[in-house]
Amino acid sequence: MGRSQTELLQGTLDMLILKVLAIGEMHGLGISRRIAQVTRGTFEVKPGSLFPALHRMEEEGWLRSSWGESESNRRARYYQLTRKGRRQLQSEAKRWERISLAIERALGA
Amino acid sequence: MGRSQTELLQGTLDMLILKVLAIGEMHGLGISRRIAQVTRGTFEVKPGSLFPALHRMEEEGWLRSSWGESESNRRARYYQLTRKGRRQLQSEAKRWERISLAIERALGA
DNA sequence: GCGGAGATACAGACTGTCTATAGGAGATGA
DNA sequence: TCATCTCCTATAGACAGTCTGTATCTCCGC
Repeated sequence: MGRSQTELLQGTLDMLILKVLAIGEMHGLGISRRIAQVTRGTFEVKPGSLFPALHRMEEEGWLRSSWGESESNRRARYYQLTRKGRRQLQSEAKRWERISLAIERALGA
Repeated sequence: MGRSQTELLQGTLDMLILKVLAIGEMHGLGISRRIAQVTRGTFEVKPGSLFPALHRMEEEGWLRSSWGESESNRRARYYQLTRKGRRQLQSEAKRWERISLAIERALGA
């Protein structure tokens, strides 16, 4: 029946993207690969999740983007963190700490 | 503008409910209070989130319920973990560990 | 020049949480 | 006994964000 299985917890995708871009600008599929790499394959972000997120985040003013050329000489859109995006990353990381601590407490009790 | 702010990460509500019920059977509002207590107020599960979740979980066969009387002599529906629910809790806790580890790794990098 | 792989993009479905509201039933005080 | 408060369960509808699936374009190797 193909029920869509949400593996990624709601809200964490943005945080992962922001974190990856904090290192430096990167194009869409590059971001996706990097996320898979740092999470050792736990999160494999599909294009249909990634691009809507990137556009939303650009609208929010957390990202800026421009056309460039990929490592393999293909036209690619590069995304770059804004100052606002950096602040957002800070705040999302704090939120994650708070939530994850609360759940650990609940599970440990 | 009253945008609905999802504080609870998708999928974690079930886990918290299962964990609370692993201690012993409990009625709806009791579960809600207990969650607020063990997470020190981080998660305040409102009725409109709680009851749909309980019904869904009962349909899945993770819970069993029956009418009883609350501590204050009011009619209350008591929810109880089934064996299937206990297995589900195990599996959700494992999933949480995996995911939270992956995110910690990503944030730490 | 043709097919495959790299890369971006959009439409539609689905899941689960949130807000808001309703209503019964016991306790309490006048 | 009546009003009212609190406890407890319940449903409807809105909404956000992720997933599946598909389309499009471009570069590269053969």
